[in-house]
Amino acid sequence: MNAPATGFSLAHLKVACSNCNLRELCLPLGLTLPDIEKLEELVSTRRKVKRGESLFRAGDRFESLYAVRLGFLKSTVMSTDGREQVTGFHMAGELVGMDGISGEQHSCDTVALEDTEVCVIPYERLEDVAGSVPVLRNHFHKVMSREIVREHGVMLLLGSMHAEERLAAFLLNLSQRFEARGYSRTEFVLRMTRAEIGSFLGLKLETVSRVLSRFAQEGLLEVNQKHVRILNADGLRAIVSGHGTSCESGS
Amino acid sequence: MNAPATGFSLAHLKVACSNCNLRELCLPLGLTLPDIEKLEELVSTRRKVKRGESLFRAGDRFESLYAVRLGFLKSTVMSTDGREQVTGFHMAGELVGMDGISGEQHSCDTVALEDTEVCVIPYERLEDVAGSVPVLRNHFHKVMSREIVREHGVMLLLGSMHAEERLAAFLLNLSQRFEARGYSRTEFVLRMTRAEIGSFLGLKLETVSRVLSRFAQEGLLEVNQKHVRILNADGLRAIVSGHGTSCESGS
DNA sequence: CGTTTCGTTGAAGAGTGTCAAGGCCAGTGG
DNA sequence: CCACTGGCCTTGACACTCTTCAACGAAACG
Repeated sequence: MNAPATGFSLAHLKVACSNCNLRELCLPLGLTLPDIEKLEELVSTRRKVKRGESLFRAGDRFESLYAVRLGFLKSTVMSTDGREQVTGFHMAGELVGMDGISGEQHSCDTVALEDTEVCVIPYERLEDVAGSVPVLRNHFHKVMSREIVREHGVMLLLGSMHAEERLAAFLLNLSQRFEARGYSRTEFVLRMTRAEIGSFLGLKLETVSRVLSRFAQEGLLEVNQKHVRILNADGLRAIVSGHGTSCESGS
Repeated sequence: MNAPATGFSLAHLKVACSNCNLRELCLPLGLTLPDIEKLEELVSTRRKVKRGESLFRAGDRFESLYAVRLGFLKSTVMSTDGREQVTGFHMAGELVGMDGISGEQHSCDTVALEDTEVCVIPYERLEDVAGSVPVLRNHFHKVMSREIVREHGVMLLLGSMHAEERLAAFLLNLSQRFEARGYSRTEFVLRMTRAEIGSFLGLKLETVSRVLSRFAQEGLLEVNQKHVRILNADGLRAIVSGHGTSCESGS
């Protein structure tokens, strides 16, 4: 917005991890100054992705990981017969593209749901730096492991929860992630459509809509299109944990 | 079987990765001899886990990864309210325990479904070796990435497939993994119960049983309790890909 | 050989999906 | 500024898949 992107939205800007306000989310604590310098050499470019455009697609040659600076993205996988599944939503401070490491190419699509900016991390260089900076190497492993654990949670959700529980868990998860980034945990905008929420949660968009309406009717939320305000977080938590009515306080 | 396990099923046996017949599954190609020596120093012990016992549990302090030498395991996560979800089944040549890296402790239970033997890989030492052996570091990253991609596939399955499609995909996946290990791809034994299959696939055990019976009735399989013989793999593939009837050949 | 775990099958019911119609909102062009 | 358009969301009625509950049979284990 403030500076026009060059050509194919590749902005060759000087990166300064040391000044980045996402430091706590993105990097390990206790990096020494020389370590940070190696890192800044590694993360040399940024890239802007406009809403609707893709950061990478399944089949693209894998070259880099991406750290989200600002914006919002989704990742999707597609089956041979064309079914699409949203595997995750990504926001500032998160690392995307790790699916590509295993093969020579990406196995999912990652698309910006709003205008987005990422730090480009050339993977070959990351491998090198990981060899010489133990703290960073360990941090990288933790990030990948966290992704595995996150996906375990999604499997639990998809495999054993009802529509209401899935939605409640989803909203609480978003709430928590917004809060961690300094935004309100009770009031936020859903950057994705009902269909995308549904795909992620293994539901149809109509079901998502219905459940949101039901939550609103029960006083748990206020919903106004993409705008959501959580009125009773404990109520949502109760729903996630086995369907306790509202506050587990009586009835 | 051949040698009695010491005390707590901790067998201090000399490990020889260079002779291990799982080399192709477990290790990167092109390791130099000195690299392999470092590796064998790293993987110094084995551990036996009897059927029904757990390799580790959620909450256990994370110390090691494990490479399955022989046997069969399942991993499960549990929600706060007690719902259990099987997140994966593991067989020879696969690496388990990566969930533990992100925190200081494991986040899932991993239990042997038949008598199992694993190579213990102390994680701190792995971190060190990963620093000095680039090929191994890269391989390790690929293994973690592959796990992420695998879970994407499970999410696709859980989020967008019907019971028949899930089961067909599951059987084909098992078939392929058995084949990669030199076993028959058409005839094998299910080491897990119907309930465990159901948990993994987000179905109830009755549904699993019914669908298996239906497959058998349609001539796709022979099922005899845990013993399965695949008669028409293409038929199963057709089911996974959008429900083509048997062979896509007519009706 | 009894006990327990596991698997199969049926009938009824709940939870989502499907189909369809209509409303809301932002962006566009007159 | 207003009408128009298309995408997104909401809501209802109905269909269908899967679950639930229950009974029984088969295999595994001590």
